[in-house]
Amino acid sequence: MRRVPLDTEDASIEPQKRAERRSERSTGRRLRGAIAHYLGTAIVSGAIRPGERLTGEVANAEALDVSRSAYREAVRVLTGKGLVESRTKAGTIVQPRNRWNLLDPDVLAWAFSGEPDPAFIRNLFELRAIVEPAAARLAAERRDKDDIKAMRAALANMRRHTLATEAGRLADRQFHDAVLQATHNDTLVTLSASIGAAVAWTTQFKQRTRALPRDPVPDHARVSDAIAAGDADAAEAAMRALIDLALDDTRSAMNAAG
Amino acid sequence: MRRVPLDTEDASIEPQKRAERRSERSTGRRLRGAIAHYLGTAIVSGAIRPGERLTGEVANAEALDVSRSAYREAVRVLTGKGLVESRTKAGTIVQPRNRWNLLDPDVLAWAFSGEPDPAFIRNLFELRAIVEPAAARLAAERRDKDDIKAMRAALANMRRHTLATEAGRLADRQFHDAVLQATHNDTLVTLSASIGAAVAWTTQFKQRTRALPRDPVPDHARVSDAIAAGDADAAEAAMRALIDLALDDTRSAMNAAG
DNA sequence: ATCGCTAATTTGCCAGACAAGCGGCTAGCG
DNA sequence: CGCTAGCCGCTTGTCTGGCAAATTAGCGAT
Repeated sequence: MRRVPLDTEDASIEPQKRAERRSERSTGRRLRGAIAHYLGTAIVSGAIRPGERLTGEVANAEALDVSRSAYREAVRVLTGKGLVESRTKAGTIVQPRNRWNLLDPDVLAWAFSGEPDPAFIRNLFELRAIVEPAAARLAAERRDKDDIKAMRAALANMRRHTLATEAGRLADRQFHDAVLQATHNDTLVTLSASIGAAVAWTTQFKQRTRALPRDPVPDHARVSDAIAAGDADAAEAAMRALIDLALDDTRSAMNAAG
Repeated sequence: MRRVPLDTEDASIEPQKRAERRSERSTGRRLRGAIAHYLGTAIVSGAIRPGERLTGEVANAEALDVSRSAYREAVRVLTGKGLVESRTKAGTIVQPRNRWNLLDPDVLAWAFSGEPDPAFIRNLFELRAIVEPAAARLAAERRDKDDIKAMRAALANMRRHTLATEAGRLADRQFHDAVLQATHNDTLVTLSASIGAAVAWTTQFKQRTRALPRDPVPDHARVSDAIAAGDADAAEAAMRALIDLALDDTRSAMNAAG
């Protein structure tokens, strides 16, 4: 059984000892996380198709040079995201795509690690276009002082940094987070984690092809002001406009790329 | 160390020959599932508060009379749902509520196993009121023959059974599933699993207090017809009306209960 | 052809051990 | 006296090896 290195680089050195491979693993990342990442990207990228069966635990664990328990815990993580399902005798099989939890931050990250499907990005924006304007309306009706403060802080950070920097993308994400949070609806806040990840990945994708032509701050400021003023209609409209513009940017970036 | 039975009576499975194992659990359900269920309900119900630490793996595994590996895999499941986080030396601590994945079907089930929070139910309906009308609009624009067939089949099942039966609730769920599916947007389909679970639990909650006073079939039929006809405006309006009515029923059921 | 039984294969679970990471304590130093 | 660096011990992380359970596939009898 061939051995597969779990960390990205290193194709030159023959893997002799586990200690060596462990040193290449970034410090905070647990081994099972690396395994889950490896298998997850393989599945999401299509290298392993739905319906296919992963080779047995013993064989696969040995191929990755990890213990069976670590491998099993990694598979358990994937099971929780709906990517695979394990049954005795049948083995662990890759689930059909409609069972995947596409809104899970990890799955999103794996999906964007390769060349993301344009249709998938369009779908993500469609979801944002449904949820975020409605959330902005609710936020305008329910926001309190802390919510406004959080929005303003995120906006200030967006002004300070640009979207080309990691800090800028984080601020963008914080802004959308703050809006969702201001709805005071726990289920929407849960969606915030997914939508936030989608925002980050799509903006990064935009940056990949060319510099962003439009300053995003005014659009965000309009949303913020409308919510702070308690104007539900204006908040919804401003958020809708913001997402439309972001979609335009992303779409043209995709066209420019290919 | 006291031992806690893990049994989760399902009451629907025929009493098979049970191997005299330590802790009886219904067939098909894996041990780690029972552990995750036990810990999950304890956390979601508030018996273990956010910030608190679970007793160590060794102690807890022994208390439940399971091996440490099975216990660890259960904890890994909870980690995937955002309920806990494990760090060496610090132990596994319960995450704050806004980190929980409240849309996960299991988490929803655990939340509804006790007395569900009325505010939580209101939030779920708010989410449905945002997503499903918009989805109905998209469905009306994009549905194909198979989508219409699936909707009609679910509707027929709703007519055959009542919402008081398990089959009826399943049909209801299939209907909403079919609508989301007809959008041909993968991310919305992902939400379908969560929303479907929410629909099932809230309808069951309605039934708990009194018989449903209103026949839900005409409302659903209006949605189905509008989508089949390709009338986006009518589909959106019909779905909005449906959810409003369902919310009314649930609200009055909650008022009657307490 | 159908049913029931057996065997084989794969995951599920168990037991014990050691490694790694990390929080806190303590001793040494300025 | 305050502060920092290093040690200690606690908790999770991983490894090893083995056995049990479940379920599919094949086979044989009816």
